[in-house]
Amino acid sequence: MYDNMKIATWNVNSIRTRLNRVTDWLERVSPDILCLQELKMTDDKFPVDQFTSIGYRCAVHGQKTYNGVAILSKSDPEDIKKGLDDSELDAQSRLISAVVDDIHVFSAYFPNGSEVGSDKYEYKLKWIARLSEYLKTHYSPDDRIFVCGDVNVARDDRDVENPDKWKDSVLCHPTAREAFENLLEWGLTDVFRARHDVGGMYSWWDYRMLSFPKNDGLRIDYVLATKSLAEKCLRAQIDRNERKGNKPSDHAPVIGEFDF
DNA sequence: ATGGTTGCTTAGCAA
Repeated sequence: MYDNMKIATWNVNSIRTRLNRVTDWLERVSPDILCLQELKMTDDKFPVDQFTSIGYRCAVHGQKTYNGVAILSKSDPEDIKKGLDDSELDAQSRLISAVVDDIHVFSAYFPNGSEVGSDKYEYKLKWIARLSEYLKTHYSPDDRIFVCGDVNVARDDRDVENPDKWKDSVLCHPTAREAFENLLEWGLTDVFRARHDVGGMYSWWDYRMLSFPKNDGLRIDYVLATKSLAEKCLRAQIDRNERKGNKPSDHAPVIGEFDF
């Protein structure tokens, strides 16, 4: 189906504000699939036409003001599923999946968790466990699966410029890291880390306190893949340049390239 | 320790 396949993930922090930046990036980088998070927009307002006009189909699970995820793809997205489909009441649009060229693709926006010890943090830990359970129930690690998105967890200190400053935060706390590692242990590979041993490469910098100029960043956005896909990864990168310039998102896109 | 910035929505929350 592909000679060379490129999949990316990007928390855009409002697709309304970032639309031109995203379409410019799509035309320049030309990924086969782009997973988006934090649309902050309902489905009916999503700019489908602007993406179809440059060759991308859209699967959208939006929400007003908060959250919202989408999958853009050159091929038709089939069997679109939204949410975690468990018994939990869930008004938050944080997960969408589609089958694209016979590969299961997920765009996920993990809860941030606000502060350790808060209700939001408990929701975060529970949400990660629910996603693990969802995958176990409906899929096998032998399936061809990509889980892409803003995980809101930095796996280890290589993923944090200032570990001491962040060690007790919701992005680095041991309980959040443990929940994420449990998810990975089911059978997902962090393809960026599989290609880069050293730290110092980040996907998010706070808007505040000159974090980007000081490179006070964290790697919290991931392309995850089951083994059959991960072993075909040619390269993985973070497009740090997209954090620069006029009105950037606070996140940079993460890209994986695969030889199928 | 607090405040710093952005986006959505319209003063305050979430990140």
